[in-house]
Amino acid sequence: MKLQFKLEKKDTKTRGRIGTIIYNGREYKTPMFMPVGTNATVKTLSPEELKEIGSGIILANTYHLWLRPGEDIVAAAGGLHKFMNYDGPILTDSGGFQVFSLARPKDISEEGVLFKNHLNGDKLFLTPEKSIAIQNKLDSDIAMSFDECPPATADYEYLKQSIERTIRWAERGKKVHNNPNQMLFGIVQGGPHYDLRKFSALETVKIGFDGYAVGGVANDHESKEDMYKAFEYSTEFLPDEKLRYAMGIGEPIDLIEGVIRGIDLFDCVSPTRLARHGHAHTWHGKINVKNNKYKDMFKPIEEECNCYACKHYTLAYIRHLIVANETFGARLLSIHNIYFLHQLMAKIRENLESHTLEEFRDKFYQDYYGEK
RNA sequence: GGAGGGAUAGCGAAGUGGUCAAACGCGGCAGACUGUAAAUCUGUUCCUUCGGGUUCCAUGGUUCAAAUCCAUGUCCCUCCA
Repeated sequence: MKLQFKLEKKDTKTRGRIGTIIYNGREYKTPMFMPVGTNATVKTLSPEELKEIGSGIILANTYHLWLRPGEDIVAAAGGLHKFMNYDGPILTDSGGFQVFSLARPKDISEEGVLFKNHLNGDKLFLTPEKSIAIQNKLDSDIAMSFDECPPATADYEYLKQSIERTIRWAERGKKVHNNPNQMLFGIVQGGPHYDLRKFSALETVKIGFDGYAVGGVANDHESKEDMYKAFEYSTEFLPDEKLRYAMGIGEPIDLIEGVIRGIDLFDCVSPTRLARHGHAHTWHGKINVKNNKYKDMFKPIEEECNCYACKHYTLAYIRHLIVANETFGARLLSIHNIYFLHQLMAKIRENLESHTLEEFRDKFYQDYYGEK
């Protein structure tokens, strides 16, 4: 079944929106945070745990699943949902981010991108057609156009050419897309430049997609200001009734600022990666659980948190697990961090309802980044 | 009783005359992480008032100069009786 999106309400004070995603007989509210499960698993967590902490859409990655186990294996298993036993919605990234993280500029041509397989060094060539064909077979619910995700250091001229090529790639991808149960999203690029974002958005909308993403944000040394401009300049030209997705965004303050600028969906590896590296989000900032000062802290990460980790385990115990390199520690912190972001999104939606999102943003900022 | 080998920073372990406050690994302490080549990476880890001070089992010696050479002692390991 194809995922449905209904825009419910627009905030009167910001560009924030509340919507509903209907999928497989269940409803999910937007704005929403989507955990990342590159290799068809959100690292350390089971689908049951994800559902319990309130996850809706989760991500998987075209490039990684193409290399291993291969899209034909996933298709033979009955598609991604059956393969990984997740009956919630799944979005596949196209491999566009790997153009940024794995390929060099000279490996990118009009036809596609030359990759060196990070597993064994083989040469691989990924094209828009190939990326979409793989995603069709993976049978995710939302496929992403194959784009170039340029670094924040890219200059105006490079960005301009890159955007034009990404638009041609989007067209090529749409032409071969043939999974009727799968949405296809276009991606807006253009760095922090108003005219480039506008051009990219208008041209991408002209092609016509089921939803639109803001890409090329949160790379290398991009400033927050530039990131927020990218949101603002992109959503200005996107149709109200379609989902808007800010790719790779997951720092709490950025989620709020994104919603204020009209974003509905966010994904990020940060809650799970921070967890594996021993960090936990709290309403009073991010803490490094490994710090010696927590060794005898026999209380939850946060008293008021209702996640499984906080309900059953102490900070001292979780610190011990992380320091001892035990996987259960990474799992408990992943549960906590994703739960935290889902709770944050819930608060964002409440404040959209009451038109107090900017006040909430200021309060959150103070609490999270405050004095210490 | 005899013959060898060894003692280096919290631990393991390089170094056998100057470039040694002493490689490297672990452990400790701290930091980074935003569409996952990431359970990873970086910094730091004798003392210091940042000028310097005190180190390589102990003591004494050789030398302009010693973790490194010599003597004695202490402790540890292996083999032979």
